[in-house]
Amino acid sequence: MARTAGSHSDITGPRVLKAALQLFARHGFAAVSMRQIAAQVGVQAGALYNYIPDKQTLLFDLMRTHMEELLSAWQDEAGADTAPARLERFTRFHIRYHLERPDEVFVSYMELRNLTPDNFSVIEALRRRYEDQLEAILRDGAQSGDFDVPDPKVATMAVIAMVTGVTTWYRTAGRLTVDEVQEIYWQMVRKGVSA
Amino acid sequence: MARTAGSHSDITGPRVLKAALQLFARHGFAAVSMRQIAAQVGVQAGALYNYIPDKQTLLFDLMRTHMEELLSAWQDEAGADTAPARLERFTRFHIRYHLERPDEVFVSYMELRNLTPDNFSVIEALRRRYEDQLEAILRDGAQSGDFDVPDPKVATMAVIAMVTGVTTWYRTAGRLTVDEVQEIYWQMVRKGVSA
DNA sequence: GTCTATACCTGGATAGAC
DNA sequence: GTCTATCCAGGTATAGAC
Repeated sequence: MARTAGSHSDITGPRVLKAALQLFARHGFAAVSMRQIAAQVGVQAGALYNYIPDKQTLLFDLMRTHMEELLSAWQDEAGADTAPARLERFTRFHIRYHLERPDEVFVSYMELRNLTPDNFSVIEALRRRYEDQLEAILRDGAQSGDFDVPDPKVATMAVIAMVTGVTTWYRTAGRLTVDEVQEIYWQMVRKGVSA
Repeated sequence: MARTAGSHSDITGPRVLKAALQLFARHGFAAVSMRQIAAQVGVQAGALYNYIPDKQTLLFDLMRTHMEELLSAWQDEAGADTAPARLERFTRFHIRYHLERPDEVFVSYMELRNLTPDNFSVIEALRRRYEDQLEAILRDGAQSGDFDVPDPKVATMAVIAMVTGVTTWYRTAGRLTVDEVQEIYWQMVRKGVSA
C-alpha cells in the first residue's frame, strides 16, 4: 500500500495510547494535559485528535481494554478442578498478570472517579465479573468443606485487595522474584481461607 | 472577646479543611478547583487564602494530620502483650479507625502522586512508621513460633493491603456491622499468618 | 497526518475596597 | 475577614494550511 511520506497512523495510534497510559499512571488523569501526551509521542497536541475523540474516551478505552484482556486471560487459564486448585491458580495468575502490567492496573484502579457515569458503569461491570470468578471459587470450596469462609463476598474482597496490593511495593530490581512472591502470597491465601 | 460582625475565622478555617477533604476524596485533588472548595464553604475563592497558603499545602496538611493522628491513636491502643494478641488488636484497630474516616484514608492513599517531592517524603516516612508497627508484631510472632511468616516485610504489606481494602466496599447501611467485619478479617489474618 | 494558530474556558493566586 | 475584580498561565478542542 502506497502511503504519504508523513503518514504514521498505524504506529502513532498505539503510541498515543501507551504514552497516555504511562503519564496517567505516573501523575494521574486529571493532572496530565493533552500537550504532555503529545510531547511524549513527539507530535503537536492537535494531532492527537486524529486517534482519539477526546480525553475522557482515551481514559475509558485504556481501562476497558485492560479489564477485557484481564477477563479473557483468566478464561484461558481457568479450568475445571477442585476449589483449592482453582484458588491457587487464581492467586498466582492474578499476581503475575498484575505485576506484568503495573501501569494498566494502577490507572484502572485509581481513575474510576474520573470516568463519566456511563463509562464508570461499564468498567464496574467488568470488574465485578472478574471478582465473581474468585467468589465462585470460594463458595465452591466453602460448600465442599475445603475452606472455612463464613462470608464469601467479604473473603473475596479481602483476597483481591491482598493480592492486588503487591503492585504497590513490588519492584523487579528487588530481592524477590515473581515466583517467590506468588509462593508467599499463595501460602497466606491458602491458610487464610483454610478449614 | 469582642469580634467584628463578619469575623468567623475560628469556624471558617476548619470548614475549609473539611470541604477540601470531602471534595478531594470524591473527585481527586487535581480535579477539584479552589472555587469549588470556596463554594462548598460558602465564601469566595479569594477568602480561602486567609486560611491556607496554597492548594498544595492544603493537601499536605490534610494528609500529615491524618497520618499523625493515626500513629498517635495506635500508640494509645498498643500495649505489651503476646504477638497474637497484639496482632488482633492491630487488625481490629486498623479496620475500625479506617472505616470511621473514609475520606481521610482515601485522600492519604490516592493523592500521594500529587504531593511535591519534599511533602511526599514526609508522608511516606509517617506511613512507613505505621507499617513498621505491624512488621514488628509479625517478626516477634515469627521468632516466638506463634506465626509462620517466611518474609515479615511481604506479610506486612499483604496484611495492610487486605485490611485497608475494607474501605473500598464497606457501607454503613450494608448488611454487616463493623464488629462483624472486624471479626471476619481477624480470622483471615489470624489463619493467614498461623504456624 | 501533522502542523500552526487560535478560540474559548477555567485554573491558582493576588490586590485593594469595604 | 470577605468581597469584587483581575492577572496570567494553562487547559481542551477545533480550523485550515500544507
